[in-house]
Amino acid sequence: MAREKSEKKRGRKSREERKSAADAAADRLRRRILEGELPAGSMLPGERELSEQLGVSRLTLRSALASLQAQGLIEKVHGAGNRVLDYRETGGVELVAHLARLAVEGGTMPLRLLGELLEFRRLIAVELLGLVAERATPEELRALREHRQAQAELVDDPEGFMKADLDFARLLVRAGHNLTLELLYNTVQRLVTATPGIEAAFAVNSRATLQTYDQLLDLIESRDPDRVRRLARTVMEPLDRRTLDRLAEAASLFAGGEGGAKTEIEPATKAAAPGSPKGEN
Amino acid sequence: MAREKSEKKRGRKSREERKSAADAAADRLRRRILEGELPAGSMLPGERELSEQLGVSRLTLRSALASLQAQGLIEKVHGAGNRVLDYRETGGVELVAHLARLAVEGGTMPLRLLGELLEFRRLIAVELLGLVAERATPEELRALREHRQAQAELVDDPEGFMKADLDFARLLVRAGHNLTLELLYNTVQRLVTATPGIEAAFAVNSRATLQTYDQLLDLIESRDPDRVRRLARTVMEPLDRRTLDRLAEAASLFAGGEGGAKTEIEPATKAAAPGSPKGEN
DNA sequence: ACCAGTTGATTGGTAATACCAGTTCGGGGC
DNA sequence: GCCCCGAACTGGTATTACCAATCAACTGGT
Repeated sequence: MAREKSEKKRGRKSREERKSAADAAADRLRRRILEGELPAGSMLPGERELSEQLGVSRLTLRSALASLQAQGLIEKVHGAGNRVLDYRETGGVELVAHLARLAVEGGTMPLRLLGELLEFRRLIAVELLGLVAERATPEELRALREHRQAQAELVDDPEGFMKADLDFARLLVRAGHNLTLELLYNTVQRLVTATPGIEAAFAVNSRATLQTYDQLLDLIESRDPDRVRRLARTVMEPLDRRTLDRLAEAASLFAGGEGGAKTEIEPATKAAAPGSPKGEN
Repeated sequence: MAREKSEKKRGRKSREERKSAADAAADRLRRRILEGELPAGSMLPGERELSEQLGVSRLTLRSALASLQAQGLIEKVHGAGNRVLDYRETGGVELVAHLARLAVEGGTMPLRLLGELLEFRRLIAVELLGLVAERATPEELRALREHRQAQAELVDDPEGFMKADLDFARLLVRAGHNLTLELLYNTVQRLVTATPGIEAAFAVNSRATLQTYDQLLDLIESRDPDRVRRLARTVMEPLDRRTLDRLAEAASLFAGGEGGAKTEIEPATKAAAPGSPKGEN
C-alpha cells in the first residue's frame, strides 16, 4: 500500500498547484502589496519577525522576498530593511499575471485591467504582423498556413485549441525576427498557461478566430506593412471584444453574484477608456 | 575623516563587489547558459556539487538558481535536477538586459540584437503614441510640453538628460492609460538604468531628440491615432539609427576592434535565425 | 527471460542555528 | 555643543541536518 497506482498513463496536468512554501509566502505578500495593504514606501517587518508571522523559516521567507524583488515590488537595503515600492513605477510586466488573477478571482482589482491586457496584446500583435509582412520567409508563411489548417481540426477541443493557438502565435513571433519581441511573447505565454480555466476564453471564438487568421495571413502575403497594421487593427478588435465579454462572464461566476455592483462589464462594450469617454472608435 | 572603507582582504575583483554573492553566481551561470556553454535540455550538476564549483554555499547557489528560474532559463524538478531551458522559448523580456550587456561587452552575442532592441522600443512607442493621441487629457499634454521645455536645459548634461528623457517617457506611458504598457516600460527602464555608460547613447542626439519630441507632441495634439502612428514611425527611425551607430562605436571600444563591430544597422532584412547556439563547445 | 514491486541512493526543498556585513542612532568623550 | 564610535538593529551568507520527490538498480515472482 506504499503508493497507489496513480494516473500516470493519463498524463494530464496535475492541476492543483503544489506551491512550494516559498511561492506561497511570496503570493501572500504580493497580494498584500498589490491590494494596498502594504502601502508603497513603507518598510515591512524584519525578516525574522515576518518569517514567524507567515509561519515559515527565515530562509523560505528570504526566497519569497527575492522573488518580489525581482518583480520590482520591494527594494532590499542591506542593514536597513525591505521597502515596499510602487509597482506602477517599478513593477515588471510579469505582474500582469498576478494582477489579472486578482481581478478575475473577484478580488479588489478592477476588471478594466483585463481590457487593458487584451488591448496590449493587440497592440503588440499589430506591430508584429507588420514585421512579419516585411520579413517572413516563404517557408515561414507556408508553415503558418499549414498550422492554420491543422488548428481547424481542434475547434471543439478547448485545451487543444488553446495549445495550437499558442503555437501559431509562436510561429508568428518567430517570423517577426525580433528576439526582444520573442522574449516578450514568452512572458505573455507564461501568463496564459499559468491561468487555469482560460481555455474557455480561447475556445469561445474558435471559428471566428480561424477566420480572422485567414484574413491576417492574406494581409501578410500582401507584403504591405502599413496596410497590414491598419487592417489587422480593425480585424482584431471585435475578436478581443468578444473575448473580453467572455472573461467578464467568467469573472461574474467567480464573484458568485455577491455584490453585483462589482461587475463593471458594461464599459467593455465601449472598450476600456479610463476616465476618458473618448475611447473606442 | 569619518569612517574608513572596509577595503580589506579583497583581491580578486574589487571592481564590481557591489553585487551580492548570489547575484554574482547567477550572472556567471546565466552567462554560461546564454552563450551556449550549458546547452538547452542538459541537466546541470547537482546543487551540492555546483555550489562547490562556484565557491559559494548551497544556499547562495539556490538563490541564484531561483533567479534563473524566474527568468525562464532553467526548470527545477524536485528529485531530478535542474534542467537548462531554451531561453528563446521560455526566457522572459528581462533577459534582453543581460543579452544586450553580453553583446556590448564584446562577448559572443551578435550586435544585431541591439538593433532589434531599439526596433522593439520603437514599435512600442508608436503604439503608445497612438493611445496617447486618443486618450491623453489636456493636463497630461500640457505636462508633456512643460517637461519638454525643461529637458531642453539639459542638452549638455548626459546624465541629467537621460534622466529627463526617462521621465518624459513615463509621462507618455502614463498618458496612454494602459497599465500593462506601463509595467512593460518599467521593465525596459530597469534595463536602461542598469546599463552603465548608456547615458552617452542618449546624449548624442540630445538636440535631435528634442526636435523629434516636438514633432511627436504636435502629432499627438492632432488627435488622429492613425496619422500619429504612421508619422511617428518615420520620424523615429532615423533617430534610432543614429543611436545604433553610436552604440556600435561604443561596442568597438569594448571589443578593441576585434569583434568586427561594424555598423550593421540593417535591421535583419532576411536574417537567418540567430546563430543557433546548439552543442557548440 | 521477463515483468512488477520494492528499495535505496541521489536530487531538490525546508528548517534551525550561528555568524558576517552593512545601517542606524544614541551615548560618551572631546 | 559637536564628533566619533560602538552597540543594536537590519539583511547576507555559511553550516548542518533532515524531509520529500525522483529515478535506477535490485529483488522476487511469474
